[in-house]
Amino acid sequence: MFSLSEENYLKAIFHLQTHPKAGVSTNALAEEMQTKASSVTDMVKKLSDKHLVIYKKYQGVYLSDSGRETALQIIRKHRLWEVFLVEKLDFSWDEVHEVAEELEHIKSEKLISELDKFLDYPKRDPHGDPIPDAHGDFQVANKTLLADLTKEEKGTLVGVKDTSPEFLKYLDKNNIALGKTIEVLDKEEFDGSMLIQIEDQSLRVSTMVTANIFIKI
Amino acid sequence: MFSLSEENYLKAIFHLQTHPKAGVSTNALAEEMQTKASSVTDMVKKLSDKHLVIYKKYQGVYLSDSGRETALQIIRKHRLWEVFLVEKLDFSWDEVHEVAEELEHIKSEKLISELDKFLDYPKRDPHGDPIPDAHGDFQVANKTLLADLTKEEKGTLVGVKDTSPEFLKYLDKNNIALGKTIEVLDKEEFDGSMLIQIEDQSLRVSTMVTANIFIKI
DNA sequence: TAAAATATTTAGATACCTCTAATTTTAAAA
DNA sequence: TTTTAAAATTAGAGGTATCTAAATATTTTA
Ligand SMILES: [Mn+2]
Ligand SMILES: [Mn+2]
Ligand SMILES: [Mn+2]
Ligand SMILES: [Mn+2]
Repeated sequence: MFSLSEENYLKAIFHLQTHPKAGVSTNALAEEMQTKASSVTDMVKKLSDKHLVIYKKYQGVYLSDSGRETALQIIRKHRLWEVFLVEKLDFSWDEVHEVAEELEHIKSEKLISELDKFLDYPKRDPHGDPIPDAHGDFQVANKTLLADLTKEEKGTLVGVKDTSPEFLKYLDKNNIALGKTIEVLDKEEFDGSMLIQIEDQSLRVSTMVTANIFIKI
Repeated sequence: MFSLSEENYLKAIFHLQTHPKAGVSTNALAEEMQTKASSVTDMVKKLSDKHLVIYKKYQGVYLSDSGRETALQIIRKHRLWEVFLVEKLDFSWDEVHEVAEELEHIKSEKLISELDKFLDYPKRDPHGDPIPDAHGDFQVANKTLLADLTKEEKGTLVGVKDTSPEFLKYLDKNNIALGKTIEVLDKEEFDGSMLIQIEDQSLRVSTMVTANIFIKI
């Protein structure tokens, strides 16, 4: 159907498309795709020819309905494979992203529906992100950044924003994991750092950490 | 490491390389790869530059040691994925080849060693073909074509030569499967067709069938 | 608002993989 | 052994995806 590059671009646009009003900029896409702005312009034109995005020169790019649909199917595959790697093959959550980045491009309807069944229809991936169903539907959880909590507020860790191996290994090292309860013991107004209580340990963390942890209150 | 095309070519050369004395011909490779002879010549030159094959113009192509090693790793991956699809995802043996053709190119040492473990180190794929270990070693089974058996000889079905969905579905339809015992009740000298006893049924089969079934006596 | 800085696009090039058509080499037939 | 047929290679080209450098548009700053 679509090339590996086209699929990766659609996924990147989906992830960058936060505000529905503003299009995704060429530079932002270049940064996300680890490529040059000129390459992005070329690809965006091609995607536009295939009606996967809406694009007007200098105005940024938007996913069309079919582009969004395609992106969600890739994301579905990516996250199902991540679950498989962690649940069945003993990968840790910081090792799965790179491999899933390749597996998500395998073309087989049956493969992904059978994998979904084999995994017992998981709703979230190892990083707490929702897994779209075969129609592309998924629940958007109401979650807050840890950074936005104030003193004495508490909740459950339900996701991470940064999924880089470096960040995830830092969390592992400090026994910070999905599902654990976190309470803000103290918040330093000067630099935003927090003293948090997580299970039976207390720990001081910077905004680099608090801005990348999602909490459900 | 190597491109998808390079990997597929190496695998094809491995499969066509039956006689170690004669090189694989350009036309045979073109047929196997579903491409044109001129494309094959180009690719073979490239593989030769990378020392994956030994190639002299007009003399056919041979795998080098490193080419053979690479081919065996792809074949290992292909067959492990086939086992996964059949054992874990309820694919039938005629549906796995096409998907495995893509999965075999995923680049991750850990993925394949963990998959091997998850499947409990299988020795053969769903078509009876041996699965090379991490070093590329595998046992060559002593097997005979059903076509080469004579009247009253019997043995166990241990493999198929033709792995096309058409042939495999024919076998399914007639309850012919790996592991079953087959006895030659009668062999027609005129066209080579056979009357065979398989479990509790007897069946007449053509040379199209007998030349694609491997028996262990 | 005019100048400067930044963002984006275009022009021109390369690597990869494939094709058709023409040429060359090798093998088979007369 | 010469001629003919088949196999293989080369020449030239196109599509994809990428790059650098140059040109153009937009945004910011003065
Ligand atoms: Mn990807
Ligand atoms: Mn994830
Ligand atoms: Mn393949
Ligand atoms: Mn097989």
